[in-house]
Amino acid sequence: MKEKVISIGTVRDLTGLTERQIRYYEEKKLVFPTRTAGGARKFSFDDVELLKLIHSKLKDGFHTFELRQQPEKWLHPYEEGSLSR
Amino acid sequence: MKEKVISIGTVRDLTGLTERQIRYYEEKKLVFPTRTAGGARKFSFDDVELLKLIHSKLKDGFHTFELRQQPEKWLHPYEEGSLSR
DNA sequence: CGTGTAAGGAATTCTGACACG
DNA sequence: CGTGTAAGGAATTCTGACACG
Repeated sequence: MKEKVISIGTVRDLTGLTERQIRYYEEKKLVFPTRTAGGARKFSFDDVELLKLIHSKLKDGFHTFELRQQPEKWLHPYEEGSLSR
Repeated sequence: MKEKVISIGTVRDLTGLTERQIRYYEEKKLVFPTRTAGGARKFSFDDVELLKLIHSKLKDGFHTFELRQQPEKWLHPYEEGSLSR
């Protein structure tokens, strides 16, 4: 599920996050969408799951810089390998 | 892989087909993308594989109406169930 | 810090039509 | 029949900024 094919509007619908939040998490180096020739972001299904996880961690009180520094510490896939990179 | 999340431009890149061809195959009832609120088509990875198969069949001399009438006759997934509906 | 919003522009997609054959 | 193209419009996405706190 690593193919970057989903545009931000669909990611918004899939995650329930706002485009603002999605772009902010990218700005903070937490997700790495690719870009189309025109500059539009393309995310993978793994990115979608990761975005949900990021948001839940922020709700738990973590800060973006903490999540960026030690992804191994908090990135624990629901299913083994489902979010492997 | 049935989630309809890929826009036509990405499908074009993934299949090598033109948007014209993709829209035509939909018009002929060979693929069934969903639509966003704004009317934009959204395809699944299964649709992407199906579109490639449709195009190869057309290259083999088949016509769209033949493919539509008896999908069981020519729809033989590369891997069991990969294109099941 | 994380998120909302209004602003203006650029890229994307849509439909219906004319064309060829 | 299957596909190309130009046309005009509508929806989508982008960036940088101001705001709050």
